[in-house]
Amino acid sequence: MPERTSLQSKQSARRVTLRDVAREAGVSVATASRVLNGSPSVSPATREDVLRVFAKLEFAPDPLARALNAGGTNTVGAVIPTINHAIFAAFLEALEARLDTNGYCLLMATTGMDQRVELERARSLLEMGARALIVTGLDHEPELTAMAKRFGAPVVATSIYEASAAMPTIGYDNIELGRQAMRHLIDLGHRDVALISGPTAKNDRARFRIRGAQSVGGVRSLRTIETELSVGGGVVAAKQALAWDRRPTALLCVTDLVALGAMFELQRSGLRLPGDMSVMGFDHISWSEHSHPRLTCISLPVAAMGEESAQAICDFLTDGTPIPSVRLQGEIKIRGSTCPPSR
Amino acid sequence: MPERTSLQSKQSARRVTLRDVAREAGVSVATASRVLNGSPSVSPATREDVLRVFAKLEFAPDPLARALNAGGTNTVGAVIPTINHAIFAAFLEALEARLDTNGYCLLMATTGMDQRVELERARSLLEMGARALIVTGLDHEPELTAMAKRFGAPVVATSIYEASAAMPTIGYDNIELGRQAMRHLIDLGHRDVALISGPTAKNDRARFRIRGAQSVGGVRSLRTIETELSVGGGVVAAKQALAWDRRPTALLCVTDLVALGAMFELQRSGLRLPGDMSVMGFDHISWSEHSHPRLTCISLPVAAMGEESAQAICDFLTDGTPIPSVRLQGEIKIRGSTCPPSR
DNA sequence: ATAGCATCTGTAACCGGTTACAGAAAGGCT
DNA sequence: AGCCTTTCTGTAACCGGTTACAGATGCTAT
Repeated sequence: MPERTSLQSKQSARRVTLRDVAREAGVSVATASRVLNGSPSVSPATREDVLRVFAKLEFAPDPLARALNAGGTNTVGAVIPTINHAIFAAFLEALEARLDTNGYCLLMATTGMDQRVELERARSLLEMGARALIVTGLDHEPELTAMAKRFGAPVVATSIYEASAAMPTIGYDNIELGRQAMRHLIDLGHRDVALISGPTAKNDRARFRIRGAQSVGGVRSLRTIETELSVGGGVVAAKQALAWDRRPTALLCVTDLVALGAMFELQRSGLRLPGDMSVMGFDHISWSEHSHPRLTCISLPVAAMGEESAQAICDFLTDGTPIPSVRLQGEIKIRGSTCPPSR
Repeated sequence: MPERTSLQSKQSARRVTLRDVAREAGVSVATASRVLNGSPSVSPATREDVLRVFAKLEFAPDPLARALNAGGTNTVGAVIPTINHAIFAAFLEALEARLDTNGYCLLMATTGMDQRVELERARSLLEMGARALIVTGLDHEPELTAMAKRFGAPVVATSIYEASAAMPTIGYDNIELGRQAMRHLIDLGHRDVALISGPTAKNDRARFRIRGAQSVGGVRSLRTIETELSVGGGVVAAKQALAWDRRPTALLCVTDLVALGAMFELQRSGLRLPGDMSVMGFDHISWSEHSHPRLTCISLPVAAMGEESAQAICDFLTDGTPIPSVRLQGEIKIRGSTCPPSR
């Protein structure tokens, strides 16, 4: 139980306004405003005076008033399932960085994978002044787009690419990547594979990856396990797969986190990797190239996705440049966690 | 290289304002505003009319104008080193969730561990209207607090507890926790320990943990390695430690991520864990209880930290309740990655 | 009928800046 | 000296809402 120590703070007396500064400096608010904005049509002398008063009064302009005039804030909202997952974190990090270089700030909210929640959080962000919305995937409450439109905010779907979607999508082709992953395992000679994914009900990306994997021929058995989207989920799934009668020779995990958990559990069960079991991941999060064995996975260009999304939105917001759908290329990273099945 | 498909969107015609609604409904803006805010002093009939027009015109009130009147936004800013690290992500997730239940939104920015950047990002957030600022640790550019004060925003330091600090701190006692970790290793019989941390120059938390560890007696050799704050950093550090002449029998990693990398590398080198080398972490991120072996670590209450911070700030913002410093308790989780050193 | 009161609605000021426009002051020209 | 520029500054409207206050209306009480 927390110990507490009270300290500091008193309600700030009313803030210093531009009027105060103007009065003190003996000029009009207009002039003060001009100095504030570095307008050239102010004589050096008065500028000096006003600047002095700015400093003296510790004037800080009200962002809201400025934004009201400017006709909008410089914030962009992102509503993502969870930040507590390396892949979203990496995406957000890149997104935020690029927004910043364009002078925008990131407002973020998490949904915990619940679409009702997503809608509410999106509303909050819009009401807070977000000028654009970034969401994940294309599965959303139908009202979402209408609501955003009312606020005049474009919506961009990420982690997915679908040219025919109603909104711009910036992401990758999950079906194709799922197929590519599966093909790698088949090519190695695996015939019995377990496909492990997080919850698919509200997650079109996962479904697409699974569909892609299922579309590959040459398999004897391909069973799917749905588990929690976490390392712990991987542990559970691996246990499950090991208990099956016809034990698979490879685990295709639709998320690296899950793959990590699976590898841990397999090793704990005494299996040697990849000899006794191949494991494959999806995402390429930071540790997957360092794991033991190093994880073979489909690498998703999440940083690029963050940058592209941010840039497209900023361009739209400044120029009106239409937001394009962008298809980013994933890439298979073949490393040490997959090998041909042992006889 | 990305393929592009243009699509959708045109600059939204000027937004519908309350004046438009009022005109259309044949009432004054005041009345329209009253309806918007559910004021009781509007006759049911007119309310009906106005609501109808709201719907018809798809009116969405301008958040800025409302906030301007209200005298502030409902956003809180967090400036953190990186989101791309499970521990900060977990913190932010809890923070954001609690802010939301209080009706606030989270504005976030990352600093990449650079204090100049931190200052700039903090400024952006304040200029964007953040009503409070959350930072990590107590190492900051000196101007930071003055700047926040000008904007009338309180600053809270997290991940650290120091009752005597100039600003409220909500976190844990890193020195004590460092000591506790080291003591565990000493108690097990380790005498030669490598202390692995991320960059310490701008990171008081890391320095405190190290200082705490160093304060424990009974060691023969305790050398420190400074590496990158990532799984890869752990890999590098482990290699380094293995190459030392008097090889340590335990690795005390000041971050779980680094511990994970170290474990991977040790296993890759053929060591058996924990028999050949004990590894200890710090943070307790999601996989550490599932790793193989399960990681012994100091568990930091980051979710609680996020909640406490959010709540304290919201209370301050609504009531003026002073923000207290809160000391949260860490906890040692003894698991399978540590054992007595082999003879 | 009329004062008195409750109920509803409109006018206008206000939040804290920005900016079009007009006016004042100073300098250059014939 | 008189007129035109140029340079600087102030007035006031405006962004899009909120709200104090006053006015209008209708009803009750006398």
